[in-house]
Amino acid sequence: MPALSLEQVRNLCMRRGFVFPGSAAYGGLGSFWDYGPLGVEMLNNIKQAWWHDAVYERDDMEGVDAAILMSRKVWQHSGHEATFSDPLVDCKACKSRFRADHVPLPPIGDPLREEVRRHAASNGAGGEPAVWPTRWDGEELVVSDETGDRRFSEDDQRRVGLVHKLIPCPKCNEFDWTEPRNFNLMFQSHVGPVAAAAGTDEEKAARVYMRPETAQGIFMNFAHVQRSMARKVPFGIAQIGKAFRNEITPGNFIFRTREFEQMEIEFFIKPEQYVQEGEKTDEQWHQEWIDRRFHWWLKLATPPSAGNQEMEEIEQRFRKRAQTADELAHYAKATTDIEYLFPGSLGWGEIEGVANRTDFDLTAHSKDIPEDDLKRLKLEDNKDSNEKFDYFDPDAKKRYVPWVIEPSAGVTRAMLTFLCEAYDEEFVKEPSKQDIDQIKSDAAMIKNNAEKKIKQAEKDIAAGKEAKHDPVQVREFLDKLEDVVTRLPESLSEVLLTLDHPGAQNLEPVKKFRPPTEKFMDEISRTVLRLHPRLAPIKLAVFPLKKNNAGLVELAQKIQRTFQKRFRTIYDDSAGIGKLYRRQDEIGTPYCITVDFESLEDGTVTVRERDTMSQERVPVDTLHDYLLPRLELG
RNA sequence: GCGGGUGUAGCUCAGUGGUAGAGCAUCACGUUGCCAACGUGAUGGUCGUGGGUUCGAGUCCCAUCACCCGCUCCA
Repeated sequence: MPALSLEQVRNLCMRRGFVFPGSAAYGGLGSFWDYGPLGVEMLNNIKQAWWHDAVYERDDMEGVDAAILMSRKVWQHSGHEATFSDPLVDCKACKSRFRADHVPLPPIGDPLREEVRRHAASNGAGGEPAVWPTRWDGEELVVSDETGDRRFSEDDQRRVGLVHKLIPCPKCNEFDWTEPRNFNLMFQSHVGPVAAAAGTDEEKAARVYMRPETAQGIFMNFAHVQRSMARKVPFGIAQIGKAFRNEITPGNFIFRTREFEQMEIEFFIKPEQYVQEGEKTDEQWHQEWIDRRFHWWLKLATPPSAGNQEMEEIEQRFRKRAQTADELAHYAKATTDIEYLFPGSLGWGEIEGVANRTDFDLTAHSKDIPEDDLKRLKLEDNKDSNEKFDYFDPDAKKRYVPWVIEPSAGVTRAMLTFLCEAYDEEFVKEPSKQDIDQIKSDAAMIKNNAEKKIKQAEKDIAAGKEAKHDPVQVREFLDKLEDVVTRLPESLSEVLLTLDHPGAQNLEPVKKFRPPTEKFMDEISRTVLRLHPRLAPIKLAVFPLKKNNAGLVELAQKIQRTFQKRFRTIYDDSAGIGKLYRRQDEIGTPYCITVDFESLEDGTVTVRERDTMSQERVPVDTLHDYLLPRLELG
């Protein structure tokens, strides 16, 4: 069973060297994370597996590694400077937060709506709200400026209406809004020494953005790659690299961070109007990449030990979801997300987007954009570019700007996905009936006590006093506990988790119950990461059965050294054999080798498999052939 | 940014104004022949940070930072 809460995965990551909080010595820095010895191995393994699938195994793909910092003009023409931002307002009354451009206007016919319109019209430029950029949408949006030349689109009305507090909060119907604030999600810096104040020409000329996506670096290199590698469309370019977004709300561990790593492909194809009989359309290419990428996720989420039933269960935690029209980014014709069912409150989360970006980007970066393309793509003419990103198709004898299919995934988010899926707490000993009864009676005690606390809290609240407990939360906790207890012993793994419920806080019997239960759970269970061997940070661990026997130690170290030339290995003799196995289980090491006294006589060792804990005697000189196919490297 | 919660040893946590604790982990010695063994001892904390109240603060107050949950977001 995969992780039940993100907390479990987080815990394991920090304890065992996958992920550490960034800048920890100085109290940390909002949602930046460092990757430890095992984390960096796993990230590398993910990237390698992706690169292998995206580049090596295809004959229509190339790779690049573009600079993180690019000309500001790249981001102006890609649309990111203007639209890669979210205008937000808060309702001060009910504390709800909305995207300013998503707040519904009062319905047509509502007098309020007329008032909004009147206000917008009469105020003119003078009453213009502190202008905050909203989502430009080609002809639909009207630019407000000093000339007063504008039309009042829905968005303008909304903008004015919000600032003048003429639109009610859709939740509580109050008119108490904060100033809409616009967050551009790009980090800024400057190239060279700049002393000029923000907003001046000098400052703007030196300004650069940390790239919010690696994609633009690929577009910049489309023509280079096409010419230098003599490629014909269709072909694609892959890139792995860091990207930066000043997210308003990062969080959920490494799910959303402000610095992250992307694995992106831009696959260049014929525009739809030139596709001939028997050739793949943009929609077919799109679907092909969706399926290929989906398969990649499933393959690496499934350990070789999985049976049919496990495979079915894993499949149910992955899905494809086509984005609706209003979700689409400014550049996309269609996007299908691949989503994973993360544990706990996170739920379904996007792990990859496969977008049909048409010729939006390449056209936007081209000089002298034809009139009809400007209109169709809602672009501004590009006088800044030196390049025309078109391509002469020798077969079709046509010159065109290729369309592009973009599969785009996050490396760090992939790591979280695979960790959540691989995480398992498994019982290795049957819990006795006494143990179960003990838990049941403890739970009854907790319930008894909590009922009293609820009554007390309700009394306090009725008397207008501050209550020590939130009766609703405590009740919620009790319901959860009750549910878990009635399903014992199947639900054993959920017992401790239940105690993390906010309603369980400050309940005396809960505090007493936790330590012995934790100890008991430790005794009867093991934590194991059922990672695909390709993703496992450590591929092999070698132990001597006894560390105070020189012969065993020597042979074990010799075996370890043989394999460390091929992949990441570990030698360990710092504990009893059972504990050594458990340690490796917890970090997902697929195979352990134990050297015992028999090994010294007949040259065989015990190979122990992670998922099944099964053991096999294997001659030392055939270990290589035994392990390599099972590790599925390459 | 807003609301709620949390912050004590490497980890999990106890400690409700009066001498900073437990289990696990780590290290040393002894013991230990395949799935989280045991004994003895040791190391380790200016209680997130900065102010304040008090004879005295881990505990009360204020500020601040980080993390968690929700709003939000989308790789």
